[in-house]
Amino acid sequence: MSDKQTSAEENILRAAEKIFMEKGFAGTRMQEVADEAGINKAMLHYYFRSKEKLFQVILSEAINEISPMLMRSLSSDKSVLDKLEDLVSNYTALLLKRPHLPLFVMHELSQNQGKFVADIAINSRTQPVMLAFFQQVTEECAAGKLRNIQPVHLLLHVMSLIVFPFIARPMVSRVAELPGALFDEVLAQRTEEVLRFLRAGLVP
Amino acid sequence: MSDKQTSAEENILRAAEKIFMEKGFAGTRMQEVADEAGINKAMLHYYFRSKEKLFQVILSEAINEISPMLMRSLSSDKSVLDKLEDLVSNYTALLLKRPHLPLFVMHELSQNQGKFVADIAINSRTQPVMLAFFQQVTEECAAGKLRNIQPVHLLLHVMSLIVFPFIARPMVSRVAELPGALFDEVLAQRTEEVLRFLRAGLVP
DNA sequence: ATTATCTATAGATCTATAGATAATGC
DNA sequence: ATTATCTATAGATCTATAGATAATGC
Repeated sequence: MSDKQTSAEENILRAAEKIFMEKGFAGTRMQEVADEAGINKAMLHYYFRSKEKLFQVILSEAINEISPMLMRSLSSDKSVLDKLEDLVSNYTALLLKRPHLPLFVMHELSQNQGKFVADIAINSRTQPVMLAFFQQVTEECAAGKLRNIQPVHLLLHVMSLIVFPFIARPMVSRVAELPGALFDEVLAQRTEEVLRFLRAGLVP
Repeated sequence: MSDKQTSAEENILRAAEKIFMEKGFAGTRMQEVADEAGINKAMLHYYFRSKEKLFQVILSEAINEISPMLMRSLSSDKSVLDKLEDLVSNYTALLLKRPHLPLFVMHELSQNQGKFVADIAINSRTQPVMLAFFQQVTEECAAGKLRNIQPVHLLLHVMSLIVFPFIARPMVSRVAELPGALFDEVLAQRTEEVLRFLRAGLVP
């Protein structure tokens, strides 16, 4: 039984993840999640009580796929450049596997300002890790190991270079009239290209 | 009469723009648009026939705020670096005024793959302008005026650096626990910071 | 005894339209 | 005569639950 149990619950979660990621909260129908999971619609409410509760689980999972890796990369004992290289290669690898992740999270965070997010555990270590990293950037700049740059903007630069192309995929296919498959090859080159560009811009 | 007429239609468009941008297509209720416009719900259908048709007008407007500026910047007769500087300062200025634009367009493009977009005029000049720009990048690299870089990735770099921070605003406020107003100051510095970083990475 | 599943439906929305009425232009 | 506006409601969804039934564990 416990096998079927977890399997049913897990089925629902994976189905919900797929549909919510494709259509967002408002665009998702419980019937569609049920169909995707191959179960009855009533079972969704049996296991997760409501659409909002089910969604919150999915959104939390998504955020937990993103946030810890950022913390891990920034809190190692490497140099700034090495930390950023970790960040770029880890994130790009993640996004190649889960391309819908960033657009989903950002859209839903922007829609439901704190509605669902209130209960999502914000890791309390976030802020100290960030501040320590900013401090390290300032120090390495002063020591002449990096070109002068404001720490916040450096982090924004790196995250932008990694994440944006995945968010922009549908728009690029449209504006540049580039077939999706061709753009996927470009995405696969991002790690290398971003790292090269970062080094060019940061190493004095 | 013609004054009231255009004013009613324009009222609806501005209301629809606001609500659609905040909530997306699926999250928008016609009642809410009507309330925002200060008119009767039935009037929406009188003027725009259906929710989908109204949405399509708004999405087209949004795309037309984005695409032409890209084309204009890239098809001037300046150097690559000067073109990119135009791009960065023009786009950042636009996004400071209209911060919801990119997330709205990208989310809806990704949701409704070609559903609404089919009829949106894709400027046929897009592809030649792009190709010409890519050509110019290759030439300037060969001439030693730019560090070696693949044209597609250069354009992705620049667009990423400009657009992403605006898309990420809600997430940054959350993850970094940074008040929105404080992040707006950071956004206002982007033009300058991005330009500096670009020059460092591109000028040999 | 408890947990899982299904059928049926309540109750709430939401888009869209029909049809009446008022305002405007010729 | 045409255009604009309002009231009322049809018809379609959608979330959620009540209540019956089957499966499982003790």
